[in-house]
Amino acid sequence: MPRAVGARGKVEQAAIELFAAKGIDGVAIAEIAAAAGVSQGALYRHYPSKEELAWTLFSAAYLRTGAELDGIAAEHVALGARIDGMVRHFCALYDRDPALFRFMLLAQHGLLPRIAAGQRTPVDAIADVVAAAVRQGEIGQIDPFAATAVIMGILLQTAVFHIYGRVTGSLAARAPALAHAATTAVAALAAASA
Amino acid sequence: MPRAVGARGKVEQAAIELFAAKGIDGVAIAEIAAAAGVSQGALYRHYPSKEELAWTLFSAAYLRTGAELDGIAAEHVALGARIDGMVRHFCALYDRDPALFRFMLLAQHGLLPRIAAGQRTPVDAIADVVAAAVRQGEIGQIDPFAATAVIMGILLQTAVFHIYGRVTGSLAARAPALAHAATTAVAALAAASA
Amino acid sequence: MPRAVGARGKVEQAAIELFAAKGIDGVAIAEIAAAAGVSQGALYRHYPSKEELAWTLFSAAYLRTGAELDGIAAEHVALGARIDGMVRHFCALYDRDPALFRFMLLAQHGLLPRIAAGQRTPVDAIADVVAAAVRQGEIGQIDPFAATAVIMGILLQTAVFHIYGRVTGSLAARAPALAHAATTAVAALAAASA
Amino acid sequence: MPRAVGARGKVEQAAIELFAAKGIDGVAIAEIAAAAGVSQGALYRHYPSKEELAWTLFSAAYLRTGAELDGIAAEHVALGARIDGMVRHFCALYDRDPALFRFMLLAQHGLLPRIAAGQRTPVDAIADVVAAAVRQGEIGQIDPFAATAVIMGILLQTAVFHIYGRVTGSLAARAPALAHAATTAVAALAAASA
DNA sequence: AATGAATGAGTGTTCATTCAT
DNA sequence: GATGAATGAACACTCATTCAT
Repeated sequence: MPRAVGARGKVEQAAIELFAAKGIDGVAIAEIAAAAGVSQGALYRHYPSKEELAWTLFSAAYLRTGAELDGIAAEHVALGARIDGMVRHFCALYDRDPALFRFMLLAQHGLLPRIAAGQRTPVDAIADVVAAAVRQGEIGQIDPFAATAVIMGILLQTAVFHIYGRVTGSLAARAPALAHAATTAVAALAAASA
Repeated sequence: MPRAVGARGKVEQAAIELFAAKGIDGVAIAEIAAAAGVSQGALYRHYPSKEELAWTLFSAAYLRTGAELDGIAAEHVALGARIDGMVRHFCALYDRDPALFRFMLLAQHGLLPRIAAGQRTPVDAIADVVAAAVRQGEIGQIDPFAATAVIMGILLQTAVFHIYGRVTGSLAARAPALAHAATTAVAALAAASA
Repeated sequence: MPRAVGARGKVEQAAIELFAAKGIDGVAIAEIAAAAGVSQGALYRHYPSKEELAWTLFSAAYLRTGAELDGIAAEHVALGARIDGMVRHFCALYDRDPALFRFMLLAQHGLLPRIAAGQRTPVDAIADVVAAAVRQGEIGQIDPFAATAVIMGILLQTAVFHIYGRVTGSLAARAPALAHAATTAVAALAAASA
Repeated sequence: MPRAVGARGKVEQAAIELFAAKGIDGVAIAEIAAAAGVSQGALYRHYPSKEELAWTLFSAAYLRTGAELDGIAAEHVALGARIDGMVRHFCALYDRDPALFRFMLLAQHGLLPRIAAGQRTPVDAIADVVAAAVRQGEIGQIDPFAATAVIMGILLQTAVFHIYGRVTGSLAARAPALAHAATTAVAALAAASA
């Protein structure tokens, strides 16, 4: 058998796709190694365990997304523009790599608790945007996390429906409408919560 | 309906709680049997396999919820009232049995594909309510599933945030505001999608 | 394959013989299971791990031997008689079950540190006999453990030589001479240590 | 990467210490390489396998000890003097390098059978001294190996007790008493075996 | 000649499922 | 019928050894 080289990169893509398709527990290390074209042993040079492999992939993607959302928020001032930018980013992320997106959706249930307090997550990025809008008087008093749940829920559930074929086509095409719906919903939530 | 009496009931409750806490793959049959106070062998008298146990619990809860939402829709006429009723029902469901709710959230990723086409799911109940509203001219033309994603996303992500402690208190208290946000968001989505 | 019954007993003898022949690390669980005629899985119903299996077997044999030596010491009064009884017991033990003896010799290096302080080991039984003799004035002042090393060394090394074929025949036949040598050596050590 | 120099010596010391602490099977080649500051690959330039490394270290130390004991025996004539010299040598060896001593104690169980017949081992050196004494009429007729077991047992078990902390201080300080005990024990064994 | 990534056979362990009692 | 011991096919992981660089 020819000797494989550069296991690390090949493993990541294979692992994310398999995890997304079958869940972390549903994928055997042997499958990942086979899909990546490396030996099982080689995998362990780069990741100390399957659990750690999943965690590394999840936290990297999750925190990177958080940082990207922070960057997008910094480019705009108004709440509507900020939400619009973030929604577009999410949709583009989904369109570009649906497997990664699905992996994050699946993996969060087991791995979110391992995210250390103080890390910049997507939730924090969105919540901070809402909090800023409240401070600026753009919307009424509201718990930023309650509003974040609304924004993320609209986005994530649309992505879930796309995965199951309930909605089709690129999410990017839906981004403007989703952003508008999210912004409106947050304002409505703030009004109704008062 | 939930007859929490006898071996079968004890197994169901134990299984749902363990599945919700650790995922289906993360729970051993031995654990369920021990938690339910029955032998492993006895478990197989009622369910032919672990997969089938999980499937039975999931589909029963999922389809029952669909039927309940259908019933709520039938009690109201206006879109706003129907959404309000359904949101209240969801919130009450979560407050009453968070483990069951979390189990459904977790299990859907693996089990939703097994739901036969034509079954009345929560998704269908909500989508039909939206479709009726479109037919009645209450809101503009819109893909009912896209709207359903918005409604369910707002609800489910709020529940997820409650699970992780990002929002606290009973969801029932938040139901009116969530219903208002969902109704508004659907209208906004319809307007923006036109 | 016919279903095996009563794994526990069959496993013990097989494990001790294999451990004695190849060392604990040198024996695979599969070998033990095969030699015992049970499945690998059955083994784990009785012992939580290979390490624990070895430990259970070792500590049981080691502590039982300690108790037996205590019993023998109680049957005699004079140091010579006590040493004679204990040496005979050791030799009979070796003759009856050389594999168990060899297992104890091998396993002590890794497992002795796990013996909790305060347990009655063979070392303690012998050391107490020496200490009593010192108190009675039968021999001169001496560190009981230093004397115990002499007694045990004479015995154990003879057993080792028997294992390697350097000495042959039953050890029981050598017991009186070994006991005499041990008693004399202890007295000499006490005299020389003064 | 810094290129390792004098690899061989560093590997030997590291290997002996690790083997002594954890047993041959309990030490990974990677550990030895790391402790010695060389690469795993470099290790295989000097030793064809881990087994061979352990064997080389054991046989070298074991046969060297045999030769040293032969030399000591040649310096003396009387049995007592010879035993005294050999015991002192053993004790000094232990005091100087307890890890090497412990390694030999551990490794003998697996490696002694590989020592070719006719090699001069410590056992042979001592047995020859006893045989000469018998020939000279210094002690009664006795199997030289039985006597060697007594001498070595007294020594080795004392060393084992030192390893486990049952006896403390330098063994050299105990050498005269141990030599006296060993000489006396051999004479007693010869008398009792007659 | 030295490095360390890659290999792959083997290990201990788990667990859904079966079945004798 | 109920029990829980037994099964056996995975599985995650280790590690002595090889070899491209």
